Amino acid sequence: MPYSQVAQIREAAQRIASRCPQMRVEESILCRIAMLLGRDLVSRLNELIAPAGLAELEYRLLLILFSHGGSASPGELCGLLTQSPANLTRISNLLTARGLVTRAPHPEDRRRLVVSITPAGEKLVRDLMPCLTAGLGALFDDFTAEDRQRFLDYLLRLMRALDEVPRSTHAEQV
Amino acid sequence: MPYSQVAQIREAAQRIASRCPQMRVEESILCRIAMLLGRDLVSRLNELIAPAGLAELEYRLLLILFSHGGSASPGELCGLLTQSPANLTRISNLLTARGLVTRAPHPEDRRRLVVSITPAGEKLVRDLMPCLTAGLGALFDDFTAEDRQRFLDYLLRLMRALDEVPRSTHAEQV
DNA sequence: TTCTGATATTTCACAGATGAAATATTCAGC
DNA sequence: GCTGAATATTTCATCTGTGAAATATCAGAA
Repeated sequence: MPYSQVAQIREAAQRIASRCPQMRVEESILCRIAMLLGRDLVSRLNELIAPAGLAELEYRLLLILFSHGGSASPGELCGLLTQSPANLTRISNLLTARGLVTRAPHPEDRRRLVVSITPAGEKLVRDLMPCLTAGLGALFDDFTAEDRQRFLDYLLRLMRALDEVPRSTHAEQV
Repeated sequence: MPYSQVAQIREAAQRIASRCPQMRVEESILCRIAMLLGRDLVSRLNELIAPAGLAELEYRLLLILFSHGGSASPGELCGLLTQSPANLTRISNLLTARGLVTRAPHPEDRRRLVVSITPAGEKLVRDLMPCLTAGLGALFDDFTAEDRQRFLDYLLRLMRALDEVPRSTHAEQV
């Protein structure tokens, strides 16, 4: 019932704005709904892969290996998944225990490891693909090619803004 | 550095698609970036309120009370914050300990409580408002009114789709 | 070579969040 | 009124995620 939250968000924003006139109502609503949508999309992904016994990060780790020549070091995976090294250790332990990835020492740098997807892991990724295409891709069924392009443009503008704005905020504090 | 992830997402999607032709590349990219944006927006919110010693849910609980006549029961707050009752107990403990909210028995139903924002809590919400307006509202500075309207429309379409699609997926499994 | 500093991974202690059991209260039907 | 089902909140066990310390290795300067 994600959509049912939208009315509440709008109403709350209006009530807050009536007491804090400086608030930017439309932007606040957009921001809050974008947060909510992100959370709900991740939840949907989790629901779709739960039958396979995977959680989001476990699946994405497999997917990265799958799209990455089959292996990567934990450090690289930290960057690609934006997760802490500690959490990456935990996740690869889980996947290793299930036989979906293996860990081996890096041939040239003994500090590092090489995490590799196994045939079973690759099969799992391939098996889940139709389910995800159906379950997530279908959300965009009423988007035209132009809609997709515009929506992507908005998302990217906000991502860039997130890169830019913090500096200006910091600058004010100096 | 949120935006730097975008190139990786695009490349990974292309490589996956080359091995799984049924994949819907554009939709996958949109979906992944929308998840990422949601996460990054929440992170930004957390950074902005961290100086006040608050985390996202603590702030949003205060904001809901602020926009809601000053008080609500834990059960209502669970719904509005989409959080478990257990977590709501934890959060109100924290806020109560800091004197930002109070908890009192409900006058008519002794199972319930009434969580109320204190003057200190209200002051904190008001004090944070300019900072949030600047830090989050500014992300939309290059959006025209028409952009905001279109973007909202896309977000709402996806929220509605999240309500619709799961039923169809379930239906297939039956 | 050897020392120093940087890098990679794991371990540990702890914060954040959840589901399920426990507790207390209300409400409906008899 | 009583009994049993439903509701509201807290407690408890557990899972997920993080920062910081510990460990091991590498790379460069003297």
